[in-house]
Amino acid sequence: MTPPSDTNASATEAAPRRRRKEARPQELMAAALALFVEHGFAATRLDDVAARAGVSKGTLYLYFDSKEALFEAVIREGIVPALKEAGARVAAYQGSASALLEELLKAWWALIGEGPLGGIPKLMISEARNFPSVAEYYYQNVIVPGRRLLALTLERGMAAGEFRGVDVDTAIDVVIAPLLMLAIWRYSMGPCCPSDASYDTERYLRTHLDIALDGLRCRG
Amino acid sequence: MTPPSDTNASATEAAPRRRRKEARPQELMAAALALFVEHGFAATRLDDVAARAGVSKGTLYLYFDSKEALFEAVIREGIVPALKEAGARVAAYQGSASALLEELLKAWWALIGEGPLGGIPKLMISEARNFPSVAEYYYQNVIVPGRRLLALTLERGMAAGEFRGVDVDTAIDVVIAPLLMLAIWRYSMGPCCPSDASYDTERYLRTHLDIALDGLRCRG
Amino acid sequence: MTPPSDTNASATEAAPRRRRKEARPQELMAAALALFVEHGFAATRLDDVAARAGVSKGTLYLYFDSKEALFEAVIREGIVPALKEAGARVAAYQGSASALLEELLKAWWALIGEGPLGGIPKLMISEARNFPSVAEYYYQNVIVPGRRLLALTLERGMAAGEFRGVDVDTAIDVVIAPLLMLAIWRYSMGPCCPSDASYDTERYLRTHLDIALDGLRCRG
Amino acid sequence: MTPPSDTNASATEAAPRRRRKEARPQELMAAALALFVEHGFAATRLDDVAARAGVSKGTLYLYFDSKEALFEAVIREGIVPALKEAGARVAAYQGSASALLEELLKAWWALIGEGPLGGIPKLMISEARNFPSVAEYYYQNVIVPGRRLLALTLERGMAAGEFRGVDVDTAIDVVIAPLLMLAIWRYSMGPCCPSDASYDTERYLRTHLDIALDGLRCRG
DNA sequence: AATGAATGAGCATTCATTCAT
DNA sequence: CATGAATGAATGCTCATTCAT
Repeated sequence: MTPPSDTNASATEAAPRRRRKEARPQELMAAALALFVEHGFAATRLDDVAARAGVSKGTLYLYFDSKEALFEAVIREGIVPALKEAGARVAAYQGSASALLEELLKAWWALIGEGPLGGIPKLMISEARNFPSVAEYYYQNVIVPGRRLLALTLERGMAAGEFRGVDVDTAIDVVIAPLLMLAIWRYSMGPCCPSDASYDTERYLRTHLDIALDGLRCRG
Repeated sequence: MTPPSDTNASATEAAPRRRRKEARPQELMAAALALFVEHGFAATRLDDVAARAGVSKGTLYLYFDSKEALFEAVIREGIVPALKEAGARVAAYQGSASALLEELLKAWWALIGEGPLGGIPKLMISEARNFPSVAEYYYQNVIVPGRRLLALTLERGMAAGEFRGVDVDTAIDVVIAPLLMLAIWRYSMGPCCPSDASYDTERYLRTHLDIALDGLRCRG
Repeated sequence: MTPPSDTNASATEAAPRRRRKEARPQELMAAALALFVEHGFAATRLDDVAARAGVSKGTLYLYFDSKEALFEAVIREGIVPALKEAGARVAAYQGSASALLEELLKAWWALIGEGPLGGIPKLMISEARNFPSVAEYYYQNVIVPGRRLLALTLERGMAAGEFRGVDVDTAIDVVIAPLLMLAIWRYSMGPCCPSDASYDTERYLRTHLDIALDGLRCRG
Repeated sequence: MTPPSDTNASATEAAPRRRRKEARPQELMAAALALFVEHGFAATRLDDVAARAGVSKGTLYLYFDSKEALFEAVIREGIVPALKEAGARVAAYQGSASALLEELLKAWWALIGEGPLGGIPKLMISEARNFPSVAEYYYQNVIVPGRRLLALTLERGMAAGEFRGVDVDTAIDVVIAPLLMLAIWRYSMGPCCPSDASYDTERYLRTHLDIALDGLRCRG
């Protein structure tokens, strides 16, 4: 599991016996994320988290003070880094607002929707009331910035006469809610239902954008 | 809550027991729904459910075999009755597909979104993986019929040249996802976030329909 | 459930509505005995006792103060009456000690071993430590008198030169233990084991007496 | 209970945890046996079992899946090992059948009757109906083999003309029932009754054998 | 007298957390 | 660092007992 010979890397880490101790917290958080998303916070056993990360239960407490601290770390470390990347794009972007919007939603899907982070919205929705402070953090650091990106894009389009004038907050929902629901579905009902195995995300995204952009387009 | 006029009222009023047994199951399910939605299934104590329904913990077991049975009852009894009503409307409706769609979404919001049943989508999303059989039931008896209503409406509109031809399943998501997210929000992040107290559901619905219907409209 | 019209019976019992209230305690004790013997005191539910007696659980408390009081009644009322009968026989008996002994054991088996009272030894053995006062009562009023009957018989036989001189207490065990074990077996292991369906109690009793009396006989 | 000579004893001695985990299951089963025998299965609290074994209630579940599993272990682990030993003796024995029978009964008493295992017959009798599968196991693995040993002995004696011909199954009961009752008594009525403190097991055994062997002896 | 809905103390079981090794 | 045995508070569930009807 460890890359065998990082030729000169051994200078920095002298002890070859302790295996990737550096990576432990990440492995634990990944395991916790998967199980929290699948079963919810309360129904997830730390035994299972530790087992999934390949360590013993006691080890978990070397890195996290409590189950709740682990939950907070999962949320904080999980999503914020992913968001920074997207921010840069909007500022630098040169094309039409429509194209940028499409770009943003596709990026969101690629970065979040499809990967393991896609479970975070479901998790946050499920547990917000049990962890108000985490919810507030998530709101301020994920939802608000995320919506701001979309708001800027929409406003740019309106200013350019590309989009017609509508309530921006609602419009944001119209474009993002279907994607959110899709991500949530993947981690909730999806695995329990007779899968329309034929599901084609690519096509779904295109159709959704088709309708939404058409609904926003400014005519005449 | 006590029968209004106990002619001579007996002063003491100390009759805390032996009340409307008929209503018990409903009271218990209402209490359970509220707490399951707020905290999730695993994190909800039956003590609290019983207390909220104004009975003792043991009483709960006179009506439900187990915590899980209570959960199932909450889902089954909660949503199916509400769905039947909506079904009749579509068949009987005479106006344009747009108007029917608007009618349906407003009815959904009035019947489900706003009332206590509005928490069920959040609950079902949170617990689906822990109760696959209930999830399947919910899918077959709520989601499938609900989507069918919308599908019929959209197809009627397309046949009449009112809507343009798009993938129906995706279009359903586009119109329903924002409302679902709104309902979910009310029972998850909503209470934890600095409320834009100014929130106007009426206006939200209108704007959403405006964009979505415009995006579906058939032009020339 | 009430016999409709016992035409002339109403003379003796004025209230036709209250059904055999006289017999209630006995019915309840019989039901309790059967279930206590089968499952033990702690594992027996009063619901089941009441159901078996055909009344509601509350009714039980009209006749017995508590589960423990019911247990005491089951023991006290159950066995003592049966013992009085046997006492008379020995005093009146005229034949040989061997014949009397045989008579006693057969009477014991007929009165106790075979009928529903046969479970009492098993029950008393199982619960003695949990109900020391009942155990003491049972010892003084059942075991001591019972053994005294056997002791008198054996001593009569020794005095007459019919039996050889042995320790009377031990000899009592030798003659009674196999019968006791047989009764106990019927209410414990018996129903769980591949039954030697061919079991012939009659023959068992004869063989046992054959060996025991032969072992006690005085020779030369 | 603590190992006698901890050479330097470390003064503080404050190590109540992390002790011989190897011995735990045995300690727990011994504690459970004692309490199950005393109070019965249902009336025994796992708290008390754990306390008697010097551990907390949770620890019990590290070694046994449930209260019922503990019960099964108590029966299975308790008696079978003790039975193997006795089996060897009969095969190897060289003397008369009478002497072997005496030897067997004395061995039974020494191995089982007197020690803590002596409570198992009472326990099994009390709980057989509640645990039919355990009862069947006990029957097949304890009672059947045990009786077979006695049957072989009796048949050997008959073949040698030492015993007269009687029904073997009944004869087995005649010789074993008094001992069984004695063992049962020790764990049931015994502690509740005014003890004939003078009780002499040695003498009891001798008298019993005296009568029983005399009853089986073949004359002329 | 009889009922059965309601109660609440009691117990089996689970699991986050600790700590000696 | 890492372990996993041990803990004990928490919680689902049961059932003897009560009491309004």
